[in-house]
Amino acid sequence: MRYSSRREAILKILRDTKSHPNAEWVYAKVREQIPNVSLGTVYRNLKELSDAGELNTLETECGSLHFDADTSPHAHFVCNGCGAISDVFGYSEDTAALEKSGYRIDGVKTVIYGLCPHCVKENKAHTRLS
Amino acid sequence: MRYSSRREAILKILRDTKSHPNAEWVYAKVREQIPNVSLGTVYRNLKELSDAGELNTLETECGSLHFDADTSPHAHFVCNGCGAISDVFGYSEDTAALEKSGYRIDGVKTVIYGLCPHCVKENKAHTRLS
DNA sequence: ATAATAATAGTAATCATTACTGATTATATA
DNA sequence: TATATAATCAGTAATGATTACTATTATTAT
Repeated sequence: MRYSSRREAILKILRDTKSHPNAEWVYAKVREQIPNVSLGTVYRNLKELSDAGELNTLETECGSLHFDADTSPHAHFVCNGCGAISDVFGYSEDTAALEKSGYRIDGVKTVIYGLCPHCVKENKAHTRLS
Repeated sequence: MRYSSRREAILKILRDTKSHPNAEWVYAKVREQIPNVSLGTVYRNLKELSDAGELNTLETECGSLHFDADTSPHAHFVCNGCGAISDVFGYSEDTAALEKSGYRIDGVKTVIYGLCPHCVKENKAHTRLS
C-alpha cells in the first residue's frame, strides 16, 4: 500500500475524533481539506484501512457503518436519544456500572467473529462473507 | 396489532430455526406456505415483530440484518469461513471456552444500547435514530 | 352484516455502499 | 532526473438491502 494524501487525511481525521463517525461524516471532514475528494475514495480507503487493521468497523442499528481508529479492545454505547456513540472499557456486559453512572440500558449485543471448529479443521480462509 | 396469517407464519418460521436468517431467507421460507406473499410484507412484519419485542435483530459484518426469535440474553458467533451464526450463552466476552472447543476467535464486538445520562435527564424517548 | 381500518401485493423509490473507467500520481529503477 | 508501472483517484453508474406508496383485501368491533 503506497502513500496517498486522501488515505492519510482520512486516517488522521479518525484518529482525531472519538465520535465514531460514518463514511458521510468523514467525507464532509475530508472535503474541508481536499474539496474535490470523491465519496467513493472515502469509502474505498475506509475499507482498505479497516482491512489493514488500522480501523475497526462498528455495526449498529443506525443504518450506516461507523469507524473507530482506536483498535484496542473495548465496547461501545449507542444512545437511542441523541445517537452519540461512546467507548466503554472494562467488562462491558456488566451494565451495572453504567447504570450507576446515570445511563439507562435497554440491551447489549455481542457478536464474536472467527472460524467455527469445522472451518478450522478445513483450514478455511477468513473470507469475509456478504 | 391484529391477527395476520403472514405475521404468524413469519414468527413461526423464526421460532423453528436456530440459523439466525436474514429477510431474504425468511421470504423464501414463507413463500413455501404462502406463494404470493410479498417481500415488503416480510420486511414490514420483521420490523413490527422486532419493535414488539418478539424478535431480536442482529447487526453483523455480513451486510444484511439477521433475526432471532430467542430473546433471552445471549451473544452470537459468526463464522468467517461458512457464514453460520450460532448462539453463545454465558459470559461471551471470555472467549477462552470457545477456543478450547475448537473455535478460532478473531474479534469480539459489543454494542450497548440505551440512553446516555444527558438524555435520561431530558427524559428523551427511545427513538431509534437512523 | 357492516363499517372502520390494519394488513397486503405489487411496485417504485431510497439509502448506503460498491464497481467501473479513463486520468492522475507515487515510486522504483534506469 | 526521466521514465515505466501500477496504485490511486474523481466522477459516475450500478448494486443490494430496505422502505415507501397505493389501491385492494382481510380482520374485527359493533
